Amino acid sequence: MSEPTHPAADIDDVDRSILKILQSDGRTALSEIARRLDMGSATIHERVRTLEEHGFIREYRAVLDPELLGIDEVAFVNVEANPGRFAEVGERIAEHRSVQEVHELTGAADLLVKVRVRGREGLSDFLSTLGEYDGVQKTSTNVALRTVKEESRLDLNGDD
Amino acid sequence: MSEPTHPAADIDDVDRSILKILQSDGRTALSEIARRLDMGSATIHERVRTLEEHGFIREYRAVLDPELLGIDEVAFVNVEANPGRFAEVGERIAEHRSVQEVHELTGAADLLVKVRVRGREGLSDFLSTLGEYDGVQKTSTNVALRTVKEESRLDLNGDD
DNA sequence: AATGAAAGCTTAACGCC
DNA sequence: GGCGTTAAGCTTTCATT
Repeated sequence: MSEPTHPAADIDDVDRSILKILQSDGRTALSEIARRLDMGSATIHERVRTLEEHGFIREYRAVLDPELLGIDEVAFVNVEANPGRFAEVGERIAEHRSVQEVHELTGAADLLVKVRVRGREGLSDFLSTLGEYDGVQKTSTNVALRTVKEESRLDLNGDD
Repeated sequence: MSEPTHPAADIDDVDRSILKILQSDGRTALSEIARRLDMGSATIHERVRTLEEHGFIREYRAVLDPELLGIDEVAFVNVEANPGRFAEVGERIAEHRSVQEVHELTGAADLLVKVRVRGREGLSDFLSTLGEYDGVQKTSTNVALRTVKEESRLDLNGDD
């Protein structure tokens, strides 16, 4: 078995079509997908099961409106971590319930942390908590004035 | 403690329970939600319909694995825009299919752009495209070496 | 708002190709 | 791998409270 350049080679056009449909509407009925792709619904059922099993589909989720729920502030915090404690500090921060993203960046010895909180008060509470974490040396915060786009959809047309 | 003025006050505990369930598994059957909350499934159906209509639930999505699909690089690009053309430039950038997030930040006259691309080649292609956009003055890019957490789930326990 | 009941659809499991 | 069938389960509507 020869390894492909990238694992996406493991899936075919039908799989990609299924993924596109479910990425756009995660509640689409299997029977509806079958209709659109002109295949039997038992076939689609089996394809989707395999895509889930192999991890191409990680989960299904309702996407909620943060502003309507009062979780109205987005901020990006650059965290300078004690060198050598990068991974550990990042994982600790990731456990916090307001933290949506933690990335280890190239360049400076920095973590980039995205948080969503309730108001400026929520942000300042978060920053206090963060400052007390072991291994956190310095933080610098940028608040979003306006979020123009915020989307986790992937572009599946890259290798058409 | 008086009631805050945020719109979350429009929903009750049952709604919040429904949102939590659907945020964790967007394909949960309405009848299953009804069972868990010990209510009729017609009631849950109506509640969910209203939550959708009022915009608390924006959409349903399958969450795909970017690495398995070959979309393996994450980068954050700080874009310095021509002052006064902020909004316009941000919206233009947001249209690009590799762009997942665009935020207008406080402080410097900066946009923060999150992209997901196929390899370093995809990144350099993106940066070339970006550099040619009208109103983009300067960009500076940070590539993620490792993504520790990447999650769009909201913490709904904030006002319990 | 919430409910039970009923009609129509959907899923999931089967055996067959 | 793909398909049709079928039983069980789900969604959606509606009359009732």
